[in-house]
Amino acid sequence: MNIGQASQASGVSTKMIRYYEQIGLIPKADRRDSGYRDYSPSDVHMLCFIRRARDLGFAVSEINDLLGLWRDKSRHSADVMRIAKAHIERLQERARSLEAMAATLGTLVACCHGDDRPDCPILADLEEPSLIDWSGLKPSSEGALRRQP
Amino acid sequence: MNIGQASQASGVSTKMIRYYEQIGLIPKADRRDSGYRDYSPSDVHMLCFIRRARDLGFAVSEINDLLGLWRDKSRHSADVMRIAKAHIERLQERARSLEAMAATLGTLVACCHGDDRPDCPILADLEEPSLIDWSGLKPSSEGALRRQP
DNA sequence: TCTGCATCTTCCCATCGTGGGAAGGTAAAG
DNA sequence: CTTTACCTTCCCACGATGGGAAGATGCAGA
Repeated sequence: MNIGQASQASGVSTKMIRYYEQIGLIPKADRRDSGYRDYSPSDVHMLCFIRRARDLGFAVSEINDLLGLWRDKSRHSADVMRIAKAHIERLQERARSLEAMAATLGTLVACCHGDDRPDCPILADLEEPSLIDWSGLKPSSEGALRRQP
Repeated sequence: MNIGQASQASGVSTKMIRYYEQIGLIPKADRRDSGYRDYSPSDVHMLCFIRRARDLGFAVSEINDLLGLWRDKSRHSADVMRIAKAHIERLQERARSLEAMAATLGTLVACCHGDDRPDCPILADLEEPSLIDWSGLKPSSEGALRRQP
């Protein structure tokens, strides 16, 4: 199976398949005499696993852990559950952070008449806060979205 | 005012101040004879504006628009409101996407006994979906977090 | 004045996951 | 045999941020 077919079957782009190979997330693919990568059904299986984990927002490093457990037939399901639960926590925290941003901005929008006049509470408050208490929001915006350092 | 002091006063790191200058988000700072950048209180004002907009999750390109309106004394508040509302929509959509991921993963976790046994519905479903309907989740994970291309 | 330290300057590199594209080789169909 | 569709590797870009090196400058104390 060519990389393009593996891509179609798994929903992972060819660029990403090569990238995952390069960073060692997946083992080096077999090569044909031509140099073309050759994928087996079980390789595609693994790519599907990866794609679904990505769809759930797992980082590649976390998927690496999950793949290890996936391959380890003597794994403890508790280990998987721990990773999953921790990930749920992070997802929810990021969602909360986004909602807080939206709510804050909503407050400003509610105060803006939104017409032809130049007077605008949104800009005014960004300039010099009077409506909004920024103390709870400080963690620098997408900082709550970026992985913490 | 040195860049370090402007940084402290505004809460924007020196690295970021130079970066914002480099990409043209803020005008080139005045220089002293020494070559040191020199910031006025109104520069710091602008940096504060930027930081707060970042705290609200605005992308730098959006902040560019907001700064334009901020400086345009004849702006229409409706323009600002439109940008803000669109941003709220995006924030909420990303939050929803994250919550959907968390909920999906929660379903899997709820089915996992989480003990010493190797049997694990989480991995099983990543491998070969049986519990989860992935159709609503497909927009590739953080794709919902990343800016759409 | 000299010394040391803090701060500034520019420049390059890394992150993370993804896409774009060029230059060149191969497979398969017409 | 020609065309086309695919494959290969390699480099570059994004967005926003941080790290660090090498060298210049500012300021305070001896």
